Amino acid sequence: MPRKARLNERAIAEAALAVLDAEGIEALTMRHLAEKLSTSAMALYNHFPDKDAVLEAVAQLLLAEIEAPPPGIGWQETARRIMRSARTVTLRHPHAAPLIARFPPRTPDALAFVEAGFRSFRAAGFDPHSTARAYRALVAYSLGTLEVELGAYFAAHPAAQAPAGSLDQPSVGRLLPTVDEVGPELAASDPQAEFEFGLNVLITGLEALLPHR
Amino acid sequence: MPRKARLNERAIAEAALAVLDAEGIEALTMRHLAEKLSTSAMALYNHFPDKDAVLEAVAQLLLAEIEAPPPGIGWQETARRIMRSARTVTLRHPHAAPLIARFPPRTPDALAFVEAGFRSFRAAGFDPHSTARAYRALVAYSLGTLEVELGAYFAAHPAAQAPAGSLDQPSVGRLLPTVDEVGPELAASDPQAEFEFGLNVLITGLEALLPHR
DNA sequence: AGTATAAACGTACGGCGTAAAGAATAACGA
DNA sequence: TCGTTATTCTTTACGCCGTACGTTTATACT
Repeated sequence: MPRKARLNERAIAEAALAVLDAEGIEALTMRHLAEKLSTSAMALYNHFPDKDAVLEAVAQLLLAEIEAPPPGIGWQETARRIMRSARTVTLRHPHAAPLIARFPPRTPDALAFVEAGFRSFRAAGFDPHSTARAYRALVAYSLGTLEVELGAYFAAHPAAQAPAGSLDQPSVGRLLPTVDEVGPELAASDPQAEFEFGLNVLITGLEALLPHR
Repeated sequence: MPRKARLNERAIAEAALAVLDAEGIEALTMRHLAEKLSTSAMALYNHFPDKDAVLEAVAQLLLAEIEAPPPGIGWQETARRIMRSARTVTLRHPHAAPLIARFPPRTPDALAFVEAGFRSFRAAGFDPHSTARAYRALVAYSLGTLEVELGAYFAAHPAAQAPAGSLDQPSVGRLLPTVDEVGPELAASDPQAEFEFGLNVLITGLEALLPHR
C-alpha cells in the first residue's frame, strides 16, 4: 500500500545532526533541513509530528554513540568509562550536545550504556534505589560540567561593571576583591582534568553507599 | 538632554521575570513583554540591544536573589548554603532557571554570593586555583541537578520501545532487564535529598584538596 | 488495470525578532 | 523664554520561523 519512502526517521535525524555539527542549532530549521535532504519542509512531517520530535531523534542518535563498557571491570571503572564516553560524544557534537540534557535515552541503542551501567552497579552490591541514586548524581555532574563548558560560562569573566552611572573602575576591585583574585583561574583550568577530578570525588563518595564488608 | 525614561532596564527585567513565572518561556516575546509594560515592542530596544540582553538581565536578577552566607561559618557550610539558596531560587522560578546556566553572574549584586563563597574558601586555606576548582565542581553539580530536575528528565521513563515494527513487548524486558528494574527508582526519589547527598559527597571530596595539618 | 493509501508538495497563516524612519518629549544653552 | 538637541517612543515593514491544510504523485495489492 505505501509508497516506498524516500525519507525515513533515521536519515532525517542524521541529516539534522549533520546540519547541527556544520552550522549550529540556529541553522536547523525545517526548511533548511529539508533542503539538505532535497525535499520540502512539509515532507518531514510525514515522519515526525513536529520539530521537537526531530530534535529528540537526534538526541537518541547521540546517546547511542555513548559506548557501553564491557562487564567485569568493576563499577567504578564502568562509571568512569561511561561518563568519559558521554563527554567525548558531546564534545564531538557541541551544537547538538544540549539535546542530550533535554531528552533521556529511550531507544534500545540509546539505552545500551544505561543498561551496562545499571548492571555493573547491581552486580557490585548496589540495590536498585542506590543504583538510581548513583546514576542520578553522576548524570547531574556530567551534564552540569558540559553545560558550563559549552556555554563558555566562565570565559573572560570580566568582573562586575559599575552599577549604572560612570563610577570609577577601581571600585569594583574594592567591592569584590576575591572575585577579582579567583575569577581568572576559572577560565584558565584544563576542562578534562577538572571533569576527572569531580568524577573521582563522586565515585569515592558513592563507595560509602555500599554495604561495607 | 534625555527625556525622562518611562522604562528602565530594571523594570523591564522584572516584568520579563513576571511573564516567565506566570506564562513560561515561550510566552516571553518582545511584543507580549511590551504589552505588559503598556508600551510597544520596539520601545524595549532603547534599553536593551536585543532579546538576549533582556534574558541576561533576568538572569542577573535571579543570581542576585541567591543569598550570600555570613562569614565565620566554615567553607563547608558556606558552600552548602550557597548551593541550597541557588536551588531554592531556581525552583521558585522554574521557567527562568535555565537562564542561570546560560549567563554567569556579572553585576555586583549577582556576584555577592560568589564573593562570599570565594572569600570563605580562601580563608579556609584553599589557594585561588583550588578555589576555582571547587567552585566549578559545585556549580556543575548544581546546574546539572537543576537541569535534570526541571526537565522531568527521569519522569516516567517508559522503557524502550520496539525498534520499529510490531515486535512483542516482552522483548524489551528481555533486552534491558536492569533498566526495567532500576528505571522506576529514578522518578521516585526525593529530589531535595538527592541534591543534598551529592552535595555532601562533593564537599567531602573537596576536603582532600586542603593541605592537611 | 484499477484503486486504495501513504508520501511528498505547494500554499498560506500567524507570529517571531528587529531594521528603519518619523513623531514626541524633556533638558539645556542662549 | 525659546529654540536646539539628545533621547525615547511609535509605526510600519521585512524576512524568517513552525506548521495547518488541501492537493498531487507514486507505489502495492486486488
